[in-house]
Amino acid sequence: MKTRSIESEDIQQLNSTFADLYEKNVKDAILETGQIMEIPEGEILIDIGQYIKMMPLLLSGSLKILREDNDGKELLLYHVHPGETCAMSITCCMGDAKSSVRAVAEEDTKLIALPTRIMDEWSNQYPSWKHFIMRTYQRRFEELLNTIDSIAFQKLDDRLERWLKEKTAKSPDGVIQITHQEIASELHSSREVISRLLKKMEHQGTLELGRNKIKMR
DNA sequence: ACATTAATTGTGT
DNA sequence: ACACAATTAATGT
Repeated sequence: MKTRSIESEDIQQLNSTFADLYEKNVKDAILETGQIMEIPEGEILIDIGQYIKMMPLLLSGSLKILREDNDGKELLLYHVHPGETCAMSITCCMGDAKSSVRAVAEEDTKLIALPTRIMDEWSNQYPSWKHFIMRTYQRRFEELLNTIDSIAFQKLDDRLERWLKEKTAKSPDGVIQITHQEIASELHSSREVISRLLKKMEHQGTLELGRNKIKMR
């Protein structure tokens, strides 16, 4: 992981990605206190039990936020995308508690790291910062509700189908590069179940399976 | 090219 | 859910 100070090209990116932080003061404050971090894919940004030192403003790439199960299994909580910050980091720095989650870079990721202590001060000083924090919470909460009722009320094969459709839409050639285990984690299911559902779909001819890849038709 | 090993996927209980 | 078999990809020699 590399750390450096903020340069002019970053400021461009900050403006376009975080358009809601419109106050000049906020931007100045960010430029003054922030550090650019560049994290290669797969690197752990924060692990469980560590103290949170900073809150991230994502410029590019994405993060996975994971919780660890009683017996060491990983459970995906949510993703953090450009223009967002991590809701857990907000919670943690209010009580300066240890992190109960792990944050991993899903792809090569660039972000601005802000020291946690600024949270309070800025919320009082800058309305647009306060709104930004509020919206972060609100969105996370909505997503949480969606997750809950998809788990409670939707059948797994429907969820898998929808998930596949979304992924296919994002990849140009209609081929998804992923393992069954990873899909299972995303959908909060088990690897075997996903394997079997995929197999069924392959027999129906809706897709073609290969190692680490799924081709849709 | 071949053997070894690790990772991923398949299947029965 | 677990245990194990089968298959495939990666790596070393």
